Amino acid sequence: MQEDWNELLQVRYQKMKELKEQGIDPFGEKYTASHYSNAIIDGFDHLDGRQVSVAGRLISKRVHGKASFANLADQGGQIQIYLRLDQLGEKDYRLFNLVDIGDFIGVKGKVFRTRRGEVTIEVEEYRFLTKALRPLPEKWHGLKDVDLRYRQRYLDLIVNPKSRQTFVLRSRIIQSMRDYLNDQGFLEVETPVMSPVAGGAAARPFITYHNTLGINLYLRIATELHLKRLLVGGLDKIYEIGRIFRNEGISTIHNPEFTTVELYQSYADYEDMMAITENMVHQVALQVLGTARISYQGEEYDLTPPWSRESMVEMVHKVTGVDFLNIDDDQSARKAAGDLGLKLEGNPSWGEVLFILFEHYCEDRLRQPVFIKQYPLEVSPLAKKSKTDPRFTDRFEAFLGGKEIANAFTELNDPFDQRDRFNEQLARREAGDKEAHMMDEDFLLALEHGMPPAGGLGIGIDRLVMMITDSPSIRDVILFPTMRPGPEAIEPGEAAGQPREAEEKGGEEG
RNA sequence: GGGCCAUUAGCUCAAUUGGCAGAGCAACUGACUCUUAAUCAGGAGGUUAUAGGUUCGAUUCCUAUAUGGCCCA
Repeated sequence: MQEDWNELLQVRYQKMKELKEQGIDPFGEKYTASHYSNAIIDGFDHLDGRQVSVAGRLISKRVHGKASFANLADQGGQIQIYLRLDQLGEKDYRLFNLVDIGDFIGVKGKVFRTRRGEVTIEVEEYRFLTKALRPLPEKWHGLKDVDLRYRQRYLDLIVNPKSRQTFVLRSRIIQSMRDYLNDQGFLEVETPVMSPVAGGAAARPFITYHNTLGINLYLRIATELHLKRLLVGGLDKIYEIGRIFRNEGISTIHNPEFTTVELYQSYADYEDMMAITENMVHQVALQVLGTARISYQGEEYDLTPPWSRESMVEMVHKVTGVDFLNIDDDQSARKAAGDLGLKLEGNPSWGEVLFILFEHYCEDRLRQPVFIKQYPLEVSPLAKKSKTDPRFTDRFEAFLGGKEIANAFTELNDPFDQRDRFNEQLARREAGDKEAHMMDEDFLLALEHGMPPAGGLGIGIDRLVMMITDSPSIRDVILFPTMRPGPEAIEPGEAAGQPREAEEKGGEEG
């Protein structure tokens, strides 16, 4: 292995051995720091001349013979340190030659300000903490290779401050949502990731295999159906923030695993969900950005409630000139789409054609936050029919910057209607639609015990984080996005070479 | 799944019409006790993603593969 190492690694390896020879553990131990770097800089006025200690990674080094400057990075940011031969003594000062950029050290010393005004620690003693055998990417240009940024995110986080900031914001956004929902009296719950039936969304699932049960299980494609069972169980206001998995393509707005928040409120309806959506997103923006006006890829959006509301039929009418309220049957609907020059696959129904036209002609235009409501029945198998027009459901999706960020409806709690909807989905499934719902008898059993009228809402957290952090790709807001294994991952004895039982036993899906 | 583009030193990038593969940073040697993209001097570092092909000669042209990016379905 070591023969393959290039000169840069060999040099660091030699320094590691030298440290060992001097009795220093190159992969050392606990170090108790008194401050984070930013606390020292912010609190300089009362820390001036006082002794502090900091632990972190060396990210730059400027050696001037018998004195040296360097920068140490920790979670709070970074701070300059100053080492002098006459302060440290010959032995410890020379030892600093063995400390490379990338190594971790802990330093203790007095805080002062340099002539140029930078808050600095004059090191009185330091302890070696960890050797980095490989060099860091260049500090000035950072790490630009997107492949490396995703595969070796730790490097991206070390050298690209913007990336680091994005993930700090992501964490705060989720925290802020949790705070909002907890304040509103919602209870956070956890439901299964693995389940014998995958439902709650139109998507193909991943399959895995349980050895002792001897059965295939699906990774969840939504949290919906389990959360609604909890409404049956009398938990009236609940939410789950969790990872879901959909076995579909990868794009700038799709990752096979992503995070949603779904919440359900008994005795409420989709109008209440609209209020929660706009108020929660607004509050999150205020808390993490300090403003409701966000800038995304050069466009400005105002998240201040109330967001505008429009029905899908109105929107399609306005954009395409086709008024679906004046179209009565499937064939006329398909003809209207054909007249617009749209090629349809299969024989979509009236509601499906409406939905296709909406997606094709309207979605992209929805820049400012907006609720599009009254979704066609056929594409909404879990939503309650509209009282005014049973061709529609009381469902909405929220759009921002032309992208869907939320989906909500008045929940269907009629077990007869729900069974009919499942049966219709099953027919589609048998006709080859791999994204159609599976029958879920266990869920129907729950509905038959009585589910209170309720509103439910799901928000795609990744997309919301994209908007708030001005990130062009979903991969910029997911720490480790799904990637093909690189060549370095395929080593003898690694997972890539081992048999996968799920693959052997599975395969009945579809 | 289809189209287009990219892959050159550890990192960021050059390389004319097919004619000796280069720079900055990092690393190495030396000088330097307030620098901060430290500076100065010197030397080193390459299977040009991989495998083929065309050619006297390929980073450059062709084919396939791998990985990634963008667009489309």
